[in-house]
Amino acid sequence: MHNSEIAEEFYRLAELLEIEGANSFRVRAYRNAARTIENLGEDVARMLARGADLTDLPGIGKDLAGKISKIVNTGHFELLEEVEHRLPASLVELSTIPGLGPKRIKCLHEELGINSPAQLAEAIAAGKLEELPGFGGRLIAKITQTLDRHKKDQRRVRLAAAESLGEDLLAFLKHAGAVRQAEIAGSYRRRRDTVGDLDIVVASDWPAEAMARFIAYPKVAEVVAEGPTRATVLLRSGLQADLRVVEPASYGAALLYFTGSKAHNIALRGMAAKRGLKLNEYGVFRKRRPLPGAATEAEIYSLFDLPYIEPELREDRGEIEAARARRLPKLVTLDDIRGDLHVHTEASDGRDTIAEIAAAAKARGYAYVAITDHTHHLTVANGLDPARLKRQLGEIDRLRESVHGIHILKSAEIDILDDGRLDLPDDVLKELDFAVCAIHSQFDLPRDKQTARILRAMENPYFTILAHPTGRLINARDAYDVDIEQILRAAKARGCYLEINAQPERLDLTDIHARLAKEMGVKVAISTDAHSTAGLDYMRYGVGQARRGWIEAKDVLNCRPWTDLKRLLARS
DNA sequence: GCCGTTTTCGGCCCGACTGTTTTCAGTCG
Repeated sequence: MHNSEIAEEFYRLAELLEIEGANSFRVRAYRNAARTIENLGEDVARMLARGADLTDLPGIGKDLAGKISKIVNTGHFELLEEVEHRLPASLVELSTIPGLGPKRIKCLHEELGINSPAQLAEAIAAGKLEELPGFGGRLIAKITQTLDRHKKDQRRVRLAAAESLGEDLLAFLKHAGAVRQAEIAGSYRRRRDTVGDLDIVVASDWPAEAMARFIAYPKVAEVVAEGPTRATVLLRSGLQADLRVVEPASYGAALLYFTGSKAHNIALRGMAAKRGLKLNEYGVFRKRRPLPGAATEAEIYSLFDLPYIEPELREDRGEIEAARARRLPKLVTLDDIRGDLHVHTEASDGRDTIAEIAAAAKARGYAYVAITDHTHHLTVANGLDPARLKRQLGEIDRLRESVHGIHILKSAEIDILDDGRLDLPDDVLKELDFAVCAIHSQFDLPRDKQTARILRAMENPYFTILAHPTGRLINARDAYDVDIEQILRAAKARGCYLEINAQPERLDLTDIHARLAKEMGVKVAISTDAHSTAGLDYMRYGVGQARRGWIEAKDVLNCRPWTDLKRLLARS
């Protein structure tokens, strides 16, 4: 069983225990443990195998360590099974419906025997809910609406989609005279790969006007909640947007609060409490008196003797401890990027010519760009066979004569075949500056076979970078089952690298795997996989994901000048 | 159920909004 599955079971248990009315701190303890497990880079099973002590992990004590090792060893989670014996597991689905928390779910279950969204819909249709205490007409109407909409997708949206929706709304807000400062906080600001809703923080001396402006945004489909300082709307796209208006003096505290993550905030508030202080969205307080010098996020951190912590790090994954020890990473920025190592042209499935790509890369201030068209196994992408690739290499030679100020690198995105061989013979591979290698077929191999396939490919001395290492497409296709840790170990031993693919629907390596790569000393390439000149702009998403993985410029291949890079790409 | 420079017990983040209530519980972030 893998970390995400174990975490999932702990989350389910917490949910069910909460419905049963268990001690809320015990419930929280299970949730904290779930979060710790899903944030681990290394498989917990492997940690146990090498004799690691799980109680060293935050939020995991003797009891939970025992439970986890039993789950790993037996595949069974006894406590969860016991609870699911008492309560139907499907109750967990009800908790995803807004307005239904543990208390009301318990009431539905005990009074009406409702255990699932479908049963809930039936009971509403039969008019049974109105008899229950705490279920008024408006709540029932809201639930009905959600149940109707539930069939429609209300998943988290990809960061790029949230960006176009959010920046438009933000620009609209900033046009109002009453809005002094405004920013999109939340997971958007932390650059998570997906965003559940837009959390917007506004500083204003006239909150009512700022609020009115928000509600008046033309793309608002529905006002879900509205108070004097806080409102929630549903945009026509289906994405939810929350607005919070504060006085300018509270802007830093509000931004900190609404950027989260929740876990980061809780950790900060715990620190505040230990110093006899209180931190909330309005500022830092001793007793009821606001402390001066808490107007910005940086000032608030410094009140706790911490340096500024970048939003991408605020996940309570050790950043507070690192800040305290003055060991925060100096995160890579878009400005550090000196080139793009994965770009397609019209020769395979891209849109533009090599010359156009080179000019666009140069315009972005890059020192180099690699041409990486698909190879012939990927026929759907018009992949290049050795003869066509050789012609392309000749074209690059000619362009190198005429195009100055940027190095055009010879490469290809080479298919890793089903048996782990590469899709080009060695005598062609040796003509390339380096090789980007990737899986585009047989996604559903079992974990050991898929891993062995990639390891075999890496044995080829011309293999340089593993592109989109898990093959996931966010909201469309799951990652293939592969042991990234083992691949990283092999990459370290053989001098290979892994890619952080900047396409908004890919973004793999994920943040957690990127951090694991860094910890294991494997450098990464942040590459756009662009299929047009415009696609080069996806770099910012890749950089965001890298930053979430604690990656610094020194960890990134394409932050190096070409002479350095050349040395790193050469395998002995 | 976890945790500890207020340490082995007694804490555990905190405030806004809704709806149903008639002073507040439940939910949410």
